Amino acid sequence: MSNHFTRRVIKRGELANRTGCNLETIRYYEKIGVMPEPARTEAGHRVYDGDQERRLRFILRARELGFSIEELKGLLTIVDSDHLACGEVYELTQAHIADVREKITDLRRLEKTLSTISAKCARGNTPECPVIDALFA
Amino acid sequence: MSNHFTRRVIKRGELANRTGCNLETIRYYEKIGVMPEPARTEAGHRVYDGDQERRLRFILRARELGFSIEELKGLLTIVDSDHLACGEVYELTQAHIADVREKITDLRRLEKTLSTISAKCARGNTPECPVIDALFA
DNA sequence: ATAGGCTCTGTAGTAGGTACAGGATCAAGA
DNA sequence: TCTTGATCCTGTACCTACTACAGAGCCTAT
Repeated sequence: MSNHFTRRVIKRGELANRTGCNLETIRYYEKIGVMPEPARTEAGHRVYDGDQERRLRFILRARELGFSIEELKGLLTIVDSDHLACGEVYELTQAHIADVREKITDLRRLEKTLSTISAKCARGNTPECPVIDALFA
Repeated sequence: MSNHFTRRVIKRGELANRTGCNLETIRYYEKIGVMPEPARTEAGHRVYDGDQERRLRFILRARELGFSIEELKGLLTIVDSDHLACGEVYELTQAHIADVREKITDLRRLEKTLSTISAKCARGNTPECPVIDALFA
């Protein structure tokens, strides 16, 4: 280990443990360019600092909130630029909210269809099945 | 073309057109075993009859309703057995409805979070951005 | 006969990861 | 100091559910 002035760094396994991210996913995020290439030890082991841990948490949170990788890249571009363009982030978020609302609408319609079909079921072992019939219709 | 007694058959392209299914997807469904291997012309071209068209429509509808391929296989097993076990189909459908409801709940929570965050936005080009901040939190 | 449309096959690509094989390296105990 | 087991490295294959393409063969109308 280098000297007293070295910042505290962690390796991939610890980063994974601390963030709850899968070990391999970290490498994947590096590959697709959302995580920067980290420093390496002499033996080639990746080392991460606090900034990189914060960035990974940001990524994980954005993914949790359903932002696609492409949308996430948009957010990261803004984050990485020195002046934060709040307007752009707002647009991106609104677009994402619209997506989510559309999905909810679709799923509600689906749920209704399934419930309607299912409600007709006699639940016996009769040869007629309204679910199957509905699927054949 | 064979004789007068040959049932009306269509080729892959027409089946795709009639059902709205992608051409390649038909071959894919054959590969994964949800569509049967069709008859072939002497030159090796696939030919489909009415039963097979109905089966494909069934598959497409089940997929539209959000059944996974695995769930679909379950449905098809029941369809293929001579006596339709209505109870089993009911169970499968209920489980699927539960899934859909869970997804809706998740998305609603997500939408709320995003809206709350987004509502704090001043929409200016200020350096502080509540969306970014929330993601970093 | 030939043009252009269809079909065939196998394979690669998509999103967003996850898993594994076969090595190298590190840290801690005997 | 040696050894053992955990961790790390790389590349690649796998997952779902398709979709797209290349290069070949076939089919039909003119």
